Amino acid sequence: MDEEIKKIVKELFDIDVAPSVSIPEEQFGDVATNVAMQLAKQLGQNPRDIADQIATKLQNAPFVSEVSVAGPGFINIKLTDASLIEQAYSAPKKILEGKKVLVEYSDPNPFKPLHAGHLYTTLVGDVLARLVQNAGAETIRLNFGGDVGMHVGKTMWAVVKTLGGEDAAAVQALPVDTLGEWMGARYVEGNNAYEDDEQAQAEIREVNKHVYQLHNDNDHESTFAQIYWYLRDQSYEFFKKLYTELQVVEFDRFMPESEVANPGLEAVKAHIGDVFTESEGAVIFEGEQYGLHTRVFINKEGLPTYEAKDVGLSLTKWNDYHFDESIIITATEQAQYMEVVIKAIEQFAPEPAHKTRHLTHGVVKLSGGVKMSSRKGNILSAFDILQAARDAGEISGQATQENVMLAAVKYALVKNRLGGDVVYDPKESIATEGNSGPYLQYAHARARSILRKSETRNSKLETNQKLEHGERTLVRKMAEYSSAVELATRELAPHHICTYLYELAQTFNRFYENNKVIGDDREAIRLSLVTLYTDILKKGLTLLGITAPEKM
RNA sequence: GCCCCGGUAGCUCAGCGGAUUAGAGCAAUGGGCUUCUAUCCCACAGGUCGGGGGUUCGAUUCCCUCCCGGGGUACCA
Repeated sequence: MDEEIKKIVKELFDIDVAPSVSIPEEQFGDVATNVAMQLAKQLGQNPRDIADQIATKLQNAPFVSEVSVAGPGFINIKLTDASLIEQAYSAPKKILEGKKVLVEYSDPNPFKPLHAGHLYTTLVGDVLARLVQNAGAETIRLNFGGDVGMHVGKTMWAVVKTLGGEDAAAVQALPVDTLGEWMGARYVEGNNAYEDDEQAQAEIREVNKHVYQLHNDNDHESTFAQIYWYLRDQSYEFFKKLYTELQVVEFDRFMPESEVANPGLEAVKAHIGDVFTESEGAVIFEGEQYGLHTRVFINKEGLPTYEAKDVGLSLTKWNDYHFDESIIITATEQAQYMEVVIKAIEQFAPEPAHKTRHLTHGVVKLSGGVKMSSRKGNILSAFDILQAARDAGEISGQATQENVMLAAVKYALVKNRLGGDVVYDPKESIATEGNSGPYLQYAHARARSILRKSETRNSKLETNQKLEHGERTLVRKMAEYSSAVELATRELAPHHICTYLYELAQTFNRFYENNKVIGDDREAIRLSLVTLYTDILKKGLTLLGITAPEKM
């Protein structure tokens, strides 16, 4: 459509425009454009006159059935049924065909509790990766994680203290299914001690160094190393179990910090003087020159901070994949931090820096305002969210099926625009009424049951088929699928898919209410529409990582 | 202090340069099942789009400023 308008404007006025087109309310037409207003100033003409000229030309376009000019110069276009049908059957454009795209998300830290935020990035990241893959990109899913660093020092310090010494056998004897919580509790102890007790702080710093040393020496033998590797492996097992439970696509690669710490350290050291500077015994990047914060990349102990590790991560990604685009999604609290890191990298490796896109998401809160204290360690965990959804399902009736529970959680977390905080309401998320995952699942199951019951043979709709009003409304909505997916992909904004699918399901449910399928004169035609609808709904849900059940 | 993100109906959120009624859902009120799954649908109600300026033919949308909430601001991640 916009191509056609562009062509006409070029012919009429010899101007290149990117016309903004939108989908108006159905009563006005199928497509609307305000291109006449865009041009009015440039041409020094009345927008209404410009609109009339364009409208006249547009009238002759093959896919247009009616054109009208409204208000100050809006052009409302009604499309032919044939073009709507064709559009409804068309797949989204492969806008990333031939591109190699890295998507980094989830990023849980071994030795630390898995909080609700990890669940959020895991699910949103999974959808983002599905979107870029669906758009034709060679997609590589990466998972970064801190298996070295201060938090590990804190946990390991408390572990040794709790065990009353370096006792590998004692750690291995701990019950495996509660080991995650056990480590979480140790992290909290270590963290509190670090803040309150200078003696402990010094000890923790030593433990931290010890952990780095262990990696450099490739030490798997010492008792300390045995404890470390056991807990690290168990952490990763635990994460993998969660991913399986969540039914997210498998990661292509885990990139623990220990792997990228040294490359990062070396890169930073190699650029002391031209990019980084030494200050108070540390190595910093003076972000202030660029209106950003100044940050420490190597601390005075000579250890890489998270900054240097992120440098190492970026360079490793670049060297190993030579990507066209690298997407990273983390919490908003890292937004300005990441800007500094990328700016620093840009100074000596501009290409990967320019091709990196950092997305951020807000905090997940449980509605009802449960008080959380990170100090006590009663943070909202990933499992709390899942359990809250299950519990809410129990209340409203039969035991919640796992795939409905997942649909509820995934949809609730993805339906909001990225950036703001999410208030998770378990009851609302699991309800089959309202804008929820289960509503869409039910909408799918309901439509599928029509197809099961009909004995008429079902075929693709002919484009020359004349549509009745209710049918046309449904087709018109189905025709929007591709542009919704393209928009979500281009903007890396998965919530657009949710908004669209919900509108689609509502449109269908209205159609279902007013139009009989089985036994109607138009059964064959309507069956084709229902088939197309269930296909689109299922494809959309699949992009969200949500199952489309046959029955509910 | 400076910087980033947010503030749209009672609640949770879409919309982020356009008109004709600023849209949904939940909650509230009133309807619709002998009929393809009523886990659904319909109706009605609910808004100085945080305040104030500005740009524009036109601002919830762009710019400035202030207020409120969250986050960041050198050796945590």
